[in-house]
Amino acid sequence: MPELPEVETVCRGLDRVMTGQRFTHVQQNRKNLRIPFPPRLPQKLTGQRIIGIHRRAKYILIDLDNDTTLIIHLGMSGRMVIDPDHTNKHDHLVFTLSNNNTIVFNDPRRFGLVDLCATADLPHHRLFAHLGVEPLSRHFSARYLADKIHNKKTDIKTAIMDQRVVVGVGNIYACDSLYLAGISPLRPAHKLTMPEITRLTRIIKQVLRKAIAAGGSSLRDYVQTDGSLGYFQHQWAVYGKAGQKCKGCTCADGIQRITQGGRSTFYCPDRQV
DNA sequence: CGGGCCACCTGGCGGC
DNA sequence: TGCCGCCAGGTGGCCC
Repeated sequence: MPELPEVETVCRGLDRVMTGQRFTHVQQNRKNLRIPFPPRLPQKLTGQRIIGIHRRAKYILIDLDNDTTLIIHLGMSGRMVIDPDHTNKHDHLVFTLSNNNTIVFNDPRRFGLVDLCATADLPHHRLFAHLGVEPLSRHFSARYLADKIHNKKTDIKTAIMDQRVVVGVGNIYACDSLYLAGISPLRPAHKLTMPEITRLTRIIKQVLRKAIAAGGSSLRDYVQTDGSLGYFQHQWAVYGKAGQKCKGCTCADGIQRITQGGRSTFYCPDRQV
């Protein structure tokens, strides 16, 4: 479920409850998610103080005061929930903190993952070494994107979802960004003009920033009433709207749903050329 | 190495 | 009510 804005909002919620606290108890309910849990994870975490929470791509990074970082990826269905009961079927990891909060990592599909890494070694971790630039950083510029895609034969939608190019842009924000930029998702990446690349770069940043702002403003302290951190209602421009007219559209058949690289793409053939 | 495709899982939904 | 097929927002790995 989560793309960059959701993960960013989850991080801000976690920061509120976790930073400065110690793990007083850690309960692990199975041996693996997408990859095995690190050996003796509960023992390694218990007693450690959390000194900060960050995000890189769609990874949550929890820095501990022994120069270790706890890495959490939410996959498709992962959630972090403040839940003293932690009796849900897919509560895989239960953290008890020194402020008596109970934080649960719940993930029905188990596409998420958890790992531990020396903080200084994070850039070389196998999950991070190949990652492209952060879309909200100044490194993600039109010139950078042009350089990355000028010889790419794949379609532009697949290209902007490629985490080696730019991180954090998932299926929903790829669809919406291309719609707002007026660029067809089917266009070969290397055929985009420089003005189009400039427009797309700017719109990706804008779309992600707006979504993060929406998360911040729609949640009190980033917590839902059910205790889940960071998720919020959002309006998409085209995502999931097959058959509906996009805003002010003149086309006959409305928003189309097609498949690209095995994923659903939603777009308006009239507005996106 | 680039690109295409698959696998990893469970749950929710619509249709019959 | 129940069963079935289809769909889901991510990503690493494999094969050509």
